[in-house]
Amino acid sequence: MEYTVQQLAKLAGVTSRTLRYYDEIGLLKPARVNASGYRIYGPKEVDQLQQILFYRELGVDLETIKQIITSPSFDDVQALRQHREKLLAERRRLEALIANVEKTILAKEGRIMMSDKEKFEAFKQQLIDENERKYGKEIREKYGDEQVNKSNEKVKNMTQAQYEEATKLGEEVLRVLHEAFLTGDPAGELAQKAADLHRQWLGYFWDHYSKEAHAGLAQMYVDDERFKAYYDQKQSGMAEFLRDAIFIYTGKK
Amino acid sequence: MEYTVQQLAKLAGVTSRTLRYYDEIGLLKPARVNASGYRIYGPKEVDQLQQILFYRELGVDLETIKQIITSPSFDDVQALRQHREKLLAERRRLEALIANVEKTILAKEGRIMMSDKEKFEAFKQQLIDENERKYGKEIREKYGDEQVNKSNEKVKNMTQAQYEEATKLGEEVLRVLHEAFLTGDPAGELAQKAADLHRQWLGYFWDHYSKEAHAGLAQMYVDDERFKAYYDQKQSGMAEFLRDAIFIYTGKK
DNA sequence: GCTTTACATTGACGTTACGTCAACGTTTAT
DNA sequence: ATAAACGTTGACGTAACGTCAATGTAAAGC
Repeated sequence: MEYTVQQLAKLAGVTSRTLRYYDEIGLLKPARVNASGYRIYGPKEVDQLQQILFYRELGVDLETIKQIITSPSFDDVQALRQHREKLLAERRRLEALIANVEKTILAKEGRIMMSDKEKFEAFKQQLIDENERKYGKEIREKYGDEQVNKSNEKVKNMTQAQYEEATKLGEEVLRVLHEAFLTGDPAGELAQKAADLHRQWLGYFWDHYSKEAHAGLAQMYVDDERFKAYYDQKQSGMAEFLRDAIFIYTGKK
Repeated sequence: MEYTVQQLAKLAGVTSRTLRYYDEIGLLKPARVNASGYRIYGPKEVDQLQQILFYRELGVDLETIKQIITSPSFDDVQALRQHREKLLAERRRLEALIANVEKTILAKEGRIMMSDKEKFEAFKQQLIDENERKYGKEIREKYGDEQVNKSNEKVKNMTQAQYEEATKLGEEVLRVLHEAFLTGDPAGELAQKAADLHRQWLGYFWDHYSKEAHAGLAQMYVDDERFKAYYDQKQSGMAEFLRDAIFIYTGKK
């Protein structure tokens, strides 16, 4: 079949200007021009335009498309397979966006909590990998994927009200811990109260409680600088004091 | 939380230039600027940027986005629901593209046939509706949706080789029919051979054969100008002659 | 305290992929 | 024969930033 500009444009769902532009930049030249200068496109050009539109759909700029399809090593079937892969990836990206918008709706309704980071997660999946490499990997290696995932999941699904409660309780832990620290006795009443509050506070993040895990976490507070820095912020030695109190509270070690 | 340009940019996966541009066009102004002229963004701006990116993702231009989100009647939750709908539609479009690329691969491998129109179908779903109104409706009304759909489906799934066979057989039908026409006898040997070839030819388009349908089609060849024009191309009266021969062949009417 | 490095600012010009005229010739339909 | 529809080549306009340049500010290391 042969087509004039407008016929092909209509067929492909583009404007004739687009075809003229593609001719201009040498991306898609007509099979021939007739006596009066009209552009005439043949079956080869039809297929090529289809390829171009696939690439365009994937956000590839025209200059790159040109280089790709004019390359001597260009294999159209292989290119189509790659298109397929890319489209599947694009669909996954869309799924993420859909999940994100649904989550945002729930958050706006106050039914769950959403961190600033989560708000943009779906928009930049490629950056997520980088962040995962930067921050996610080490902590996961140290304390296990499952624990971190579960904890994150639980936080994600907390309501705004629950999150505020947890935050308040967390502050109370710090306050009582500070008071207890002044007594110097991790087995004393105040220190044990702090340990108990800490257990309650954990309830907001862990789906089930065990003394072993609680004691393990207490040790982690001392070993990991990030946690240590948090608990030592008012007074150095607080992380160790909390650990000792929790060890006594749980009867471990 | 408060963010500087680069911090927010990193969070949202955009460049700082983008944020400066959004400030410039009044789409997203920072919460405040500090003493040294730095842009500082607060939680409200974070959420607004998220909304903006959702709209941008859907291909809405920034001027329109501005009008939408600054409108007094703007309801963010409702907007999010609309985003969701649009994204679902976008996913359907992607599904169509994926189906299209898979089909194109099969066609390139010579396993099925693909019309030029089909090659671009997925790229322009909105135009398809229009085409359907223009050409699809009338013929469907006349001969029934199902018949047309089934026939189209079968043609779509034909291999290149099958398509060529069908075309060749179609030409033979015309040739024998022309010879038979010269005898003037629709009940004669040649005319009946033409009717039989026509039945075989139909096998390429219909998924099952019936004498009634065959006779009905023969009548349609006379009634519909498009078919009549095709069979009358060599000699006028051919469509009627074929109908008569098929009526005798099928023993109908 | 000094310096390096990273990050901030405001212009201002460049780029991509066309849209949108204008001015003019060609083909098709009536 | 004439209008309507379609073709041509300029040429300028545009949206959404990218990419310098020139310059001021904050944080970190020594």
